[in-house]
Amino acid sequence: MDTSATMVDVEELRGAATRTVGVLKILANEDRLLLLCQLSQGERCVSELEEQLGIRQPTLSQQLGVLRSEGVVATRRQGKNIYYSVAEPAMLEILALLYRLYCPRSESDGD
Amino acid sequence: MDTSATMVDVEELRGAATRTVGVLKILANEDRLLLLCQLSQGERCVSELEEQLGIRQPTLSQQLGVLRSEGVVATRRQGKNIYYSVAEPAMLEILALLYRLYCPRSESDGD
DNA sequence: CAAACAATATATAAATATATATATTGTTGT
DNA sequence: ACAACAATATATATATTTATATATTGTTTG
Repeated sequence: MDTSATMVDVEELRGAATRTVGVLKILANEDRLLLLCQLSQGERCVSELEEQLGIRQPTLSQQLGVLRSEGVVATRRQGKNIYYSVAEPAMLEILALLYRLYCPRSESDGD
Repeated sequence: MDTSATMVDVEELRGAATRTVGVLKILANEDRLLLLCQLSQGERCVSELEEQLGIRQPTLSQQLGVLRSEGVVATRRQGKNIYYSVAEPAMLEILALLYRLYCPRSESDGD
């Protein structure tokens, strides 16, 4: 048996896969993806997100809760409103790539 | 109300999100991610994947079935073995980014 | 054609995730 | 302090995914 450095060892690969899948699961939900998409454009409060994305409040709250507990968004309270923003730079990189690959530039957008 | 071009309209955004989430769901499973990772390095047959990743045969077959039905892998039969490879260039781009972001280069690897 | 083996398919129990309704907490302005 | 409103929390039915056991299909070689 060859336990030397011919390939990345399986355990290490598994570890990386577990971490990566954690991130991917966060993104693999339409509401959360839309939320992160919108937040990648800049900070938004919940009522803005509700209006801009057409996601109803309880769903919004549940999914923002997921994003908070996973630490991918930061929150800031201002008066009655809580403003959300993307806290993970890596997440922004992934969103940017996904946008480039799958988001149609509506009409002419200087491709 | 302003229905003009101030922002990407919600329906179009939803459509893109639905498609993108479809891709992300494929990736958001540890076994499938490992499979695609390995396949991104080049064509492999099932028994090779089983040995290299330590995934048991039925799981392997089930998850390769998902990848096949989603059209992200291509297959080629050679004798008793079926060789798999990644069929979607976009998938390779995503895998490359994920690798860069989350896969630890073991030991020195010229960063 | 039959044995041996590689791969695929099916079935189902268990675990997760999602949608939706309803209740609670926290902040502001009077 | 209380009314009004923004946000969060909880509960649960439904749907989707995953793990695991078992059966079937297909190919090669004698």
